Amino acid sequence: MTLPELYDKLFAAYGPQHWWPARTPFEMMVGAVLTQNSSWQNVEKAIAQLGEERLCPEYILSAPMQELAELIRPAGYFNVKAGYLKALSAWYLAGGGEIGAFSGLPDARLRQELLGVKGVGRETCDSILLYAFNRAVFVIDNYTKRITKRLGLGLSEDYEELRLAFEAALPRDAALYNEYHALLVSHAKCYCRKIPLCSGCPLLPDCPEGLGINI
DNA sequence: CACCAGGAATGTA
DNA sequence: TACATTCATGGT
Repeated sequence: MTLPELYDKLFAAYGPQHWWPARTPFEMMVGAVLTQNSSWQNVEKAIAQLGEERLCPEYILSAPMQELAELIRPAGYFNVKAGYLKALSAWYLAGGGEIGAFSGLPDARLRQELLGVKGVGRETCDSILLYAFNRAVFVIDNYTKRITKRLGLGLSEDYEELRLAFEAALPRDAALYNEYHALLVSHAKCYCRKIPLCSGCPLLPDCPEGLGINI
């Protein structure tokens, strides 16, 4: 099975995912940090506690560490992530404080800058590039590695190599990458790791034939 | 009770 | 480069 074929099967099974669930690009970036090794359900609580009023780089930078950490407590790792959010906010404000201010930067340059921000690793970086900046960068996460590995597609498990493999196999299209990554996550959430196939999956009663992936 | 969730930084060999 | 440890809440 090719990567375009996998996409077609996922899309036919799960439909459009409407990612990223955020009201603004900055909220998306905050969510990307908060969801690191944490459930999205807990992140939603943290974002709700932050509230629309404080979901801006100005507040996050000016807030006392303890206050900010307390607000994002439900997301877990709140002390570390509070520092990460401050670093990200400082970078964003220094760059102009709005998405458009970065439009002159090539993808590779923007990627380099983001990776230099404390708390922004490869996955968070590429998520932000794709879902906040709308750049055509494919996001690799553990789900993507596990699913492609189980399918026996013969692809690398190295983050960078796998990302390039996806980008080489698909049209350079941010909307496509957006949907594809979201579909992989949805399928991973659907699958129950206790059983070999997707029977009983809360999102899909029976996994599409040929897509019974053991994660 | 254990296990994990839309990871990253830091330290060691 | 390749692992190990730390960070921490809440659902199952």
